[in-house]
Parts: sequence; C-alpha cells; structure tokens
Amino acid sequence: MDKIKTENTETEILNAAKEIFQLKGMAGARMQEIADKAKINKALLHYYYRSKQLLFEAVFKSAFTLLAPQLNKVLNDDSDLFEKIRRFTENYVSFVIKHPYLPNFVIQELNKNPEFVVKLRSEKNFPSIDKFKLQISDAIKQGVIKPIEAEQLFINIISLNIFPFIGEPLLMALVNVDKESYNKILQHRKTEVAEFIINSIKI
Amino acid sequence: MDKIKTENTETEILNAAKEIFQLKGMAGARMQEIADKAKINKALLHYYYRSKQLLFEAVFKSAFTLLAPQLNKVLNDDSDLFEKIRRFTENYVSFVIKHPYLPNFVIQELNKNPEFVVKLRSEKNFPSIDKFKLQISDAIKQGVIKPIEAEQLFINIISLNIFPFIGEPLLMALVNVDKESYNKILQHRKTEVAEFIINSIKI
DNA sequence: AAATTTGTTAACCAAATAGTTAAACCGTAT
DNA sequence: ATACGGTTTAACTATTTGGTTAACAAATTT
Repeated sequence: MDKIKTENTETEILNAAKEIFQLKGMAGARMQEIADKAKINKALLHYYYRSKQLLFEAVFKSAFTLLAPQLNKVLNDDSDLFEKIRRFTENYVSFVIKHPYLPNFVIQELNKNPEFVVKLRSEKNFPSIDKFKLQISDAIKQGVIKPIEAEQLFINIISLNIFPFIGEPLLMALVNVDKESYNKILQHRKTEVAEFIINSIKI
Repeated sequence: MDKIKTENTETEILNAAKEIFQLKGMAGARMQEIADKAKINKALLHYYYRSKQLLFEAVFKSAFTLLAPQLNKVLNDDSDLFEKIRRFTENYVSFVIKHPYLPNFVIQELNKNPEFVVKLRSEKNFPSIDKFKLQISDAIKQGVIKPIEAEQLFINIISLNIFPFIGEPLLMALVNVDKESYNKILQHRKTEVAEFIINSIKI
C-alpha cells in the first residue's frame, strides 16, 4: 500500500525537520539541510508541507505537544504535593535526555513569535494552573507548607528544572567543569532540586 | 576632530547591531536592518566591522562584558551570604529591565556556538566560582546553612533569577496572566526569590 | 590651496536560499 | 499492456543577502 510509504516519507521529513529546527531555530535552519537529513529531494519538502513556515509550525506544534504533558505533571496531577515535586524533578531529567533541544526550542521560538502563545492557549490540553492553585491554598490552609503564591512556586519549580539545561554552556563554564562532571551535577539534581524546594516551603 | 565623529558612527553601528542581534540572534539578523537602524549605508558596516561575523562578535563580547559583573555579584563579593543573595536577586531584575534581551542572547548564542566558551574563559574577568565555594563550605562549617554543594546552590540561584525572563512568554501563558500582572509577579520576585532560597538552606 | 587621508554612498556582484515546474517513476486498477 | 494516481526528482527561477567597488565628500596634513 502506498499509504505506508507516504507516511514514512512524511514522518521522515518531520523527524529531519525536528532535528534541524530544534538545533538551529527557524531562522538558522535550511530547507536543503532538512532534505539532506531526510535523504529526499528538496522539492518533496514543499510537496508535503508547502512552505518552510508550515513545516516549522508542524515541528513546533509537535514539540509543544510533547512538552505540555510534562508541565501537566506539576499542574494537573492528584498526587501529594511533595511527592509530585519529587516525581516531576526526577522525570524531567529523563525527558530532556530524550529530547535535549526541545524545551529550549519551544521557549526560543515563543520569544521570537509571541503571537504563537495565542494559538497554543486556544487549543485543548493547554496546561492550566487552576488545579495547582487550589492544591497550594489547601496545603497552606492545612499547615503543610508556608504561605506562598502558587504562581511563584510554579515559576520556581520550572526554573530550577529547565534552566540548568538551557543554560548548560554558560553554567558549565561558570561552575568550571567539563561535560561529564556537569552531567553528574544534573543527575544529582534529580533528587537535590526537589529537596531544595520542599525544604524551602515545608513547615 | 574626526575621531569624535568616527566614534559616533562606530558606536551608532554597535548600538544598532546590539538591538538587532539581541532581538533576532545571529542567524535572524540582517545587515541591512542594522544599517537602517543606524541610519547609515550598508557598506559602512563593512567599513567599520568587515563582516557580519566580526560585528556579531563585537556585540557578543560587549554583551558578555555587561553580564559578567552581574554574575560576579554572586561569585565574588565579600558580603554575608544571605545579604548577597538578597542583593543579587534585588539587583538582577533592574539589570534585566535595562537590558531585556541580553541574558537570553548570550545563552542562545553560547548554545549555538559552544566553542565561544573557550574564548570567554581565557579572558580575564571571567567569573570564577572558587571564592563562592569557600564561602559556602565556611557557612556550612559554621552551622549557618545546611550542607549543600556550592555548584548546586549557584545553579539554583542563577536559575531562579534568570529563567523567569527567558521563559517569559511560556510562563505568562502557563500562569495565565497578562504582561502587566506578570511584571508584578517579577517585581514580587525581587524579594520572594531570595527568601525562597534562604528558607531552603538556613538552619 | 593642493594633496592626502578618512568617511560615506549608490550601484553592483555572487552566493545562498525558498520555492516552482515539468518530466520521470512506480505501483495499481482497468 | 496501458492508463492513471500519487510520489519523486533534476533543473530552474526569483529573491534575499553578505559583501565589494568605485566614485564622491569631508576633513587633515603639507
């Protein structure tokens, strides 16, 4: 059946495009390079995706679709707050190892295209902070954690987990270690970060 | 004296280049756009800076020269640890308001050009973590803070301060607030972040 | 004030790059 | 076999873009 072959080529292109776009960004990516990586003629890119812009949007959407569930692990999950922070921190490292350039790619392109946010927000499955806010105010009421705004806590959790990857080259230089040692530091963070956060908020 | 005029044109170009490069990155920036912003002919860019690459490097160097002292406020400063954390957090927001795209620019271009790190490291005034390490181990010995690796604490401080700006469009969408409210959140962080960190490590 | 050096511009060039076209290919149904 | 559909390619086009050139302008030196 030709459908199988079509799907193969199409996903082949998408996979190649993911690699190139995530590594070099929209502006730095070259259609020819994507075609080469997918081992097809450049015209095929346009046959399947019409334009660079549309191919890029397909990649971006796919990237965000992968990232959203990670964020939802903090925002929408019924488990106990501390347990949740521990699990998210633990999981996030593994996620980034599987998709090293993805979070940075999403953040960068959002910075360069703030109007994308509008599109994303309108789609279903866009993570919402509402549940998390309730959980935090409950935990405060029950005397489990010190008073803190849910927004601030959320930003702290995300910052502590995402930035060490985005800022890797800078942090590696500042901390003055090589790639191997830096990876060890990141591995340590799997547990360290959660304890750092919990230490700060628990009563 | 023509020197004055030359300096004006040269810095005019550099300022325009800073704006464009920091906003769009090396790959996304256009020499013509820089020339337009500097209100000069495109050939003048090459007269003063030879190539896009060299102009970019001048901008990058200048950006890092501005960023380094900020980092040194955490790493090399004799003041009391808690006071230092409080002051850095307070100052950093003001710094980023003055140079909104600078930290992200530096980090992005380092990600795309990891070999830049080598050049930066070899220059004097590159921030070193040594003093900070001593300060932390002293504080632990003296029972002021709980045991923590200096590297981890440093990464935490930097992450909590820098990421909220780099991830602004994403965080704004996730936290579900408009620009104005997000700015208020950032202003709150001037004090909140320091207390969050100190809470976590103090005994 | 003539000559020389420095600063600036318009016009141009070559390479890179996104996108198009028309023909070839290839499996499937007639 | 052959006509037909979707798939793939080589060759091409138009535009963008970094960079150059040669002439002009303005200041500096002699």
